[in-house]
Amino acid sequence: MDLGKVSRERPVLIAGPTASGKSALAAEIAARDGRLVVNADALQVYGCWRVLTARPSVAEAALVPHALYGHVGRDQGYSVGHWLREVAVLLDRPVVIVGGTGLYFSGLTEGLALVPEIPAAVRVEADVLRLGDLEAMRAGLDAATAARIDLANPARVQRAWEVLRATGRGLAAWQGAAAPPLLARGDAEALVLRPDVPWLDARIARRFSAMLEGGALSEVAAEMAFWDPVRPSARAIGAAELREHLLGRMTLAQAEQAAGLATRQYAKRQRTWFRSRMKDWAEVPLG
RNA sequence: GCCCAGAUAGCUCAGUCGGUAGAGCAGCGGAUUGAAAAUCCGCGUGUCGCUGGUUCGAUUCCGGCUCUGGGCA
Repeated sequence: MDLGKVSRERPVLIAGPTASGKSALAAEIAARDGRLVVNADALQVYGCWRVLTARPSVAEAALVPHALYGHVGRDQGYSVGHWLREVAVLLDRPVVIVGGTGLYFSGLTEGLALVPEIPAAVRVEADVLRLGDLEAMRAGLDAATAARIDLANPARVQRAWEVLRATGRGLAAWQGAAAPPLLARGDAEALVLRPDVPWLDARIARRFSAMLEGGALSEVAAEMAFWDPVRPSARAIGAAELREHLLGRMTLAQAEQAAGLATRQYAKRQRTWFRSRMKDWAEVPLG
């Protein structure tokens, strides 16, 4: 794309699907303007995955400064809230924020309700209840929240339940109190990468092969001793699949196929988000 | 060569006691306010292998053929 049109002053936001080449684009803009590259990807924050999440390499990170990559432990939780708090202190310098997590971008430019962090004990209690009696969990919600969330979605129901349980106030009430965005959409140069689907699918396949050549298997092997499927860090696409292979339950070809499928499905969800939630972002067609 | 079992949606299969058919997966569309690379919702016409016969009517019953498994020689 033509970088000449991209602002040299305003913060730059680059949202793009997985494997679209957005990191390289961000690094290029950062190098041009002396910006800091800030990660907006939910999985690239985890230290245990570099190859598997296609995090910028050590060499790439040496060329331009990068922030919020690989700084979170495998056993730690992380979420939009953590991310926004970390981004907030970086906005006093020139940045290019790049990633594929739509929720993080909308939290940044549209604001997020200031709900206090949920205590670990409440999360544990909620996990048990969700698996045991989701109906009771639904019934326990306040009316305003029940009317607002997707009651068929266990993840949403649990979140709403946790908020009410931990704060005594319904999620809808929290969300009703508007929190100002950290960075208003109008104050940033916002770009969405919109690659041609077959082009992206081919890149996804190629990239997974490259990951294998780049040591993805040993990265997963090194995590086997710490593996816990319920942790957010365990959701990196390819981790569970390669683990199955290392355990002898899948051939490498099957694991590769499964990971490729999961990645394509993920890219599709990103497309839907970008299409519907980033209508006022500048589209950058690729492929 | 003979015998048996299959042949139905992109894939794996179910089903129709004869009235032209439906699940899972894939795919497509959508949602998305702290686990989001997550989670959830919606969308199913396809020469029912080909060809004769019986029948008002065949994907379904009968015959032949083709292909694929398995068995016997």
